[in-house]
Amino acid sequence: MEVTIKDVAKYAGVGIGTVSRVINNEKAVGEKTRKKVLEAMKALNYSRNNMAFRLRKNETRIVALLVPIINHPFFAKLAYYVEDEASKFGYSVLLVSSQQKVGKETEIITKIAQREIDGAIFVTHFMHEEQDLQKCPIVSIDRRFGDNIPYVTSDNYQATVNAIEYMIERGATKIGYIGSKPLVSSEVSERERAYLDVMAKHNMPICLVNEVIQHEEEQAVVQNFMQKYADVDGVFISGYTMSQVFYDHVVALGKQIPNQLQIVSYDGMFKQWGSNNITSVEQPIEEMARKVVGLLVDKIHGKETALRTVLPTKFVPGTTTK
Amino acid sequence: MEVTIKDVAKYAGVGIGTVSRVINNEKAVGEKTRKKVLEAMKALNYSRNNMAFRLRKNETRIVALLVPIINHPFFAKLAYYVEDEASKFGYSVLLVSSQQKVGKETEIITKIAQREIDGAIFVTHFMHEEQDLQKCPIVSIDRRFGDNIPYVTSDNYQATVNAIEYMIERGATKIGYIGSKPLVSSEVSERERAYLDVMAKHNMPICLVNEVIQHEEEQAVVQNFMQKYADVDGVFISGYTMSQVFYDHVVALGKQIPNQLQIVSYDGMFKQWGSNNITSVEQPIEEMARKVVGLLVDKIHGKETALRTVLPTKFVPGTTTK
DNA sequence: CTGAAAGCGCTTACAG
DNA sequence: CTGAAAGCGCTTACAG
Repeated sequence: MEVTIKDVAKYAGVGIGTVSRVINNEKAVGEKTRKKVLEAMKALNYSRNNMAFRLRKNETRIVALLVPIINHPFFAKLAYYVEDEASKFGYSVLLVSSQQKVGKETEIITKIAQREIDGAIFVTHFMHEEQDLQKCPIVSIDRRFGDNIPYVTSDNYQATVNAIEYMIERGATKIGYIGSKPLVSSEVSERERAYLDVMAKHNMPICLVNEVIQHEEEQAVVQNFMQKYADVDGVFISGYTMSQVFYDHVVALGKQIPNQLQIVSYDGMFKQWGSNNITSVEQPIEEMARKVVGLLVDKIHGKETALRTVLPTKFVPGTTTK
Repeated sequence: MEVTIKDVAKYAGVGIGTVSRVINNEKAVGEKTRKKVLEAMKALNYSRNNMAFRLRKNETRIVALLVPIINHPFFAKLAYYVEDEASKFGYSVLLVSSQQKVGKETEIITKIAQREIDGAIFVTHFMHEEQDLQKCPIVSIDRRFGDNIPYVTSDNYQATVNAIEYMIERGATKIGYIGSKPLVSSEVSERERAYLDVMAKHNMPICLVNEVIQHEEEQAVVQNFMQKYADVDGVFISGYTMSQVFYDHVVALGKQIPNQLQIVSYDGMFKQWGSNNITSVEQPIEEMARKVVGLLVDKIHGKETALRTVLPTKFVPGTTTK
């Protein structure tokens, strides 16, 4: 039914190896022969069966991208750039939402073992130093899990220090921190460490929420925080969703932003329109995506890569700081 | 290097066909033999090479989902459910953002021809009745393109009629319509038709924007509209992003919602938190996703399917109507 | 420069 | 119930 290399060979009156050579653009083919084959291919409307090709080459040219949830500006943007970069290397990308279930991770490991994909990018994970994980071509963002999984991150610590100092310079005297504690070892924890260090340095009180926050619990967390620390005049928020929820909440509370209360968020700027642009530390999503794809491709091809790559953030003043 | 079916056969002391039979859980295998093979598989840590499997079966078990842009609540949700449903049928999904470029569509057609994927779901498209398109296992949402591409849609016409009548019942006398004209034949056009019909029936003036609106032009469109039709007391908006932009704009203008101005949006409810819940016509995204996957799987397997499937929307009153 | 053959790792009639 | 063999559609040494 489908036209194969054999049909083309017969039509062109040449051997099947020769057809393969012109398909793959090898030089060692006579000009006349090449022409004949090309014509045959066009006449028969041939296109290569990549299943066969890949079996021979033992590469699927597919990688998976595992994100916690796709309906989130950070991950959506990341997915876009990952796909764009991957396609430059000839890879397609399988997008998987983990929805915080560990099952998806093992699914991906299985897919690698079964040669359905060549490797994967884990933006989140529960698993740790499992044997089978460490051997797979896997790379990550922010998460450190084991010495064999290279990852890309942003300068969480310094950026947070700078952001908090920024509020202090503008008069903040009681600064809070709201963030979700990562379930696993993650560079995101550096943000909390930075907060604590700055508070210590300035002898300021600790007003901290840093529990494990599930999706859709944000509202309650924020409410709690503002009840407990009603008089904060500055808040650092780790994460986009939380910052949106927080902003809506304190506005509803009648707080004057930024005069009564300054806000800085890690990951804030995703709205193109609107007036409430939260001052934020912007991660270089595009660069992170491209870098992480590069790492993965290197790893798939057995090259050595750096374990940790740090990319610089950008501080973007908005309307929530003085 | 990798352990193959041959290694397992040798280890278990059986033929390779027998190993294949136990892998595929065929009954015609002796209990003892099965056990031996199972043990060998475990001992060698065997997993099947699906590239070979698929070449044999001539199916990739991969489908593509083409969306205009992934960073949008509607498409993100859709992607999630499509993936979920597809995995039930044993399919993985390749997510592709078209970013409004026709190139991505031809890329997908090529991938089908090259047997990289078995089929695709187009949520948008530019191409029309091209030969090669019509023959491929492709299904769609909202878009009609040709008699061989089944699609799923929601009851755009009736839902819009109901939504507008809803505002009229609540006192609206001058109602506007804002929507982006689809570039191709789409069920979305039914919304405009419904608007015009209702206006005609009630002898009300037409206040319409229905041009082709590019991404990030929303702000300008909204501004224009409100300048031209400053005194509307009701607006029907087609699309989530536009409704958000519109809402922010009229609030900034000082309009009292809903007393001075009522708003209903097609696709509105994606914010879990926050106070400005726009009254909206909610599409059954999950059902649409599952249905469209079902159609695709049927089409891949050569079954006949309905050309058009209409799923019911839900009207969700929010704070923007009386 | 070119063809015939082996082989990638599977499945599946075909015999027995 | 089970093994040996053919074949899925390619690529790639190996000869010539």
